[in-house]
Amino acid sequence: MGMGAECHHEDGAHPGLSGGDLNVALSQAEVRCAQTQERLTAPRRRVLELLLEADGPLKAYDLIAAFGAHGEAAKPPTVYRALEFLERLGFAHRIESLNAYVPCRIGSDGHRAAFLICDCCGTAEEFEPDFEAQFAAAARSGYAVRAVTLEARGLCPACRKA
Amino acid sequence: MGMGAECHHEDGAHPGLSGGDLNVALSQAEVRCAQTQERLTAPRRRVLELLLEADGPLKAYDLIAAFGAHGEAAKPPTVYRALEFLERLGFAHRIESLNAYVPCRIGSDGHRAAFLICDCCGTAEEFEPDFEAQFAAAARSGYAVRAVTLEARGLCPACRKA
DNA sequence: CGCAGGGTGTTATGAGATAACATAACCATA
DNA sequence: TATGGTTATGTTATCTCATAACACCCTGCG
Repeated sequence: MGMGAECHHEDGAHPGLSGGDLNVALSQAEVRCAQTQERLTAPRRRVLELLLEADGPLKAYDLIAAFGAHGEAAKPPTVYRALEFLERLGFAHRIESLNAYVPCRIGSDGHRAAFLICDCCGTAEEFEPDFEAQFAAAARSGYAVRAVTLEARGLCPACRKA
Repeated sequence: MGMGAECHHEDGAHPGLSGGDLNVALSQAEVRCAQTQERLTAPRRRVLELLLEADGPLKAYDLIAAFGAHGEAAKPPTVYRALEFLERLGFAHRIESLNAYVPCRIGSDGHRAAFLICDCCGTAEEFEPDFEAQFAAAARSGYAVRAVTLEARGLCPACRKA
């Protein structure tokens, strides 16, 4: 399950949460939902939990397969709807070039996400890009930018050395 | 066929080539292939032609449907292979957030492509981004960036006004 | 010639995502 | 607490996007 595993390296960057860390993260999500009158319902919470537990980006059908507590799969719309919600609230991001999803690793709200993706071990490191300069020209010529996807593919430090 | 048409505006930015302009563009592609020992075979040339003729990004299955001269469709692998070739040589780009393809509008070779995509009229304006600052930090920490996807979604000047 | 490599044709299937409709939970307010 | 609007879920079916696998062909070259 999950991505990566194309090389012998550990999925170093984000080992996936468990136990207390996981509960803390889920509770924080509950709080943020409560603040905005949104509901972290069971399927939404379950999908977020799966994303947080994972070591790297997960495909939608990984989530569908892992959804049930005892090995039963979910129906696709269940998971896609939950992902839509999680993306809308900034709890998760879709990585276009992988057709995969990650939990948001950046605390700040309403940020713009960008990723450094390792083609060897499959990890996706989130960072907060600075687009001011990039789109200043576009804005001047009348473009209204609403959302930006920035994904860099390459090798992470660990895989590069090997 | 094609994308866009979600609003009443013209697909202003790139009206699609025809006649002499189209032939010139195809000939230039021939030349660049010859220089690198690559072959612009019939299906490859045909897919490039369809991309150049279009007013905006085309889906793979748009290309498949339009491939035959008399309305017959191509088989999917025919078009996907041609697209793979055209991308490899920089004659075309895939737009991840649309699952669609455009001909390269920038002359320079080996450039990095980025797009301003209008969610209203569907046009995709290509530009050459400057990532130096963006990935300087990544490079310093040992990341080796090989390819970058940058796609901005929003409204083009024309659609914004309406 | 003969064969190696790259390209194409074809069938089939895998992977990713959504439409449409019925049912149920939430919650404001009369 | 009934009523009705809104939001979310369950379920079936289907749609879109993309590739595996294998046979055949063409082209260049020893």
